[in-house]
Amino acid sequence: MTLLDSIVMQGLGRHGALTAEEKTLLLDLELNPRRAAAGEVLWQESADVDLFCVVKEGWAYSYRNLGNGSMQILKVYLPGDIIGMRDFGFARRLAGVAMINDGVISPFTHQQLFELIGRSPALAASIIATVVRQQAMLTERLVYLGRYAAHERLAHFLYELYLRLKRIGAVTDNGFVMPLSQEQVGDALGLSAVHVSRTFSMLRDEGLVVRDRQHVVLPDPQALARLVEFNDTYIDETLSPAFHGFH
Amino acid sequence: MTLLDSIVMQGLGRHGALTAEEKTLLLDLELNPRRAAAGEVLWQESADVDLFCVVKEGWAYSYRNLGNGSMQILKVYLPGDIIGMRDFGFARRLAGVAMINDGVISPFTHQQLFELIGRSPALAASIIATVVRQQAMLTERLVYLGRYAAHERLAHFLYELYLRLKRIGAVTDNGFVMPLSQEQVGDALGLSAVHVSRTFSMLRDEGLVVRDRQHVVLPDPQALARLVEFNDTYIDETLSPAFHGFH
DNA sequence: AGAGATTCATAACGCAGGTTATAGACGAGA
DNA sequence: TCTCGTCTATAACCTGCGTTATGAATCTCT
Repeated sequence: MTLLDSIVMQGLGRHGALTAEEKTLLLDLELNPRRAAAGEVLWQESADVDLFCVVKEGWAYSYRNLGNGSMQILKVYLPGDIIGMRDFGFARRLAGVAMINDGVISPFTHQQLFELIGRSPALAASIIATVVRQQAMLTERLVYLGRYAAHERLAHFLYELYLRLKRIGAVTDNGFVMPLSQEQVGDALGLSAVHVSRTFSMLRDEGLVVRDRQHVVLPDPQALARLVEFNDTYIDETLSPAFHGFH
Repeated sequence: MTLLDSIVMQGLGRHGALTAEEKTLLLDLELNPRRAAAGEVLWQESADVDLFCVVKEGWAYSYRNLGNGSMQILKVYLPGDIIGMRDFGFARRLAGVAMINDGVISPFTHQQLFELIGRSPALAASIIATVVRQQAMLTERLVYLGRYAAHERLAHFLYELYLRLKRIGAVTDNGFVMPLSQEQVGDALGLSAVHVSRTFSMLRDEGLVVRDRQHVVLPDPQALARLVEFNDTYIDETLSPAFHGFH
């Protein structure tokens, strides 16, 4: 079992120990890895829902192309994340998904997910919890889009990435690689690329974010966390006691 | 079985016929109805997660109070909706919930939900689909907050309410009761109350929305739908074929 | 190594929407 | 019926962010 396998298992299995069968069901999700190039569209909006994907390497994002020509990025996926759960239960994709940089993904079928649900109530509950957690991240983003200024949105975005990357060991010395262009960051935060640039400069001048191309360093993560009053419930969530003993 | 019971069943049972046991499990969710007054807080942010609620009468909303003193309303709940699924899997509430007007709610426990999942894989899948559908509505809101102007946000908001209310038979002659104040609408759309008022006036001048206090009429719903390019996939969703025969 | 394409920084300008203020309309309670 | 509080409309003013533009830095391809 690789490190990344264990990340997926950590995600779905953190609500209790997994049985051997459950582990097998989870490993089956990662049987067919393949490379995916930067910019590759994994699926378009409105495409048929056939597959989900585990991200094993690289970053991806889900997005909506809007009638007015702009794009809204909904979520950034990091290694260990499952892409496509958003569409579970729908016949058609509600959002497109594209790779940000080169990576490796492992597709699995709707059918596999159903089997997993049927065979293990514990995993079914975990999947619900996973979907709910993603919803919580979306909610957090929504709150920031609705009620916070540009510098707070950007600070929050960077700090969330920082925490998620730290969880998977992709942060060293408070620094990490951030392969998104400023245009893409703008599409995630509901800002223009120009204003993202301005805002990066502002955060730099305040000593909160040092950035050199794709390399980002947060010299004082705590200061950033204070700025955005970061609510990390949804990342390191305290699981409901009701989950314990539910197997 | 009342009309409203059937609305809840419609929501959770629409992916196939329900067995007698499944119907019982669903009806059990509505055994303990009680009145709730306008403004009553059903639970606060960060409270322990103990209960979920079926809304039987009245409107409610979930919200986050922010550090900068403002509020973001996340979702408006109408009769037949289940409140609290957002928090499933968490030990603490991620958002508060309050009643908008007087109504009747029916609380049920975490435990009941777990039982339901354990007893019926079909209902478990339906619950996942329900959560996902709510996520889709949240996503739609997010897109509008990120990338659309005030009049488009408001038009979208009203049209979404119109569709949801029509589904439960609460629309007559293209009109419905909308118990939210303009301040609350602003909190939902990330706008100031003043600008909501301005925007209502604008939509009125264009003949798209007629409003008198709490009564809203959309003289030409189709025109409004065109304005917002309404994507109704998530309301009258085409269900994934994979659901059929999954019991 | 050179050419073209991206990406980024910064400036100048305009506008959508926030803020504050004021007054009228309506609703609840005595 | 009067009063007080809440809700709404509209105006005046201000600012944060979008837009457009320009040049520099960096990547890609050959």
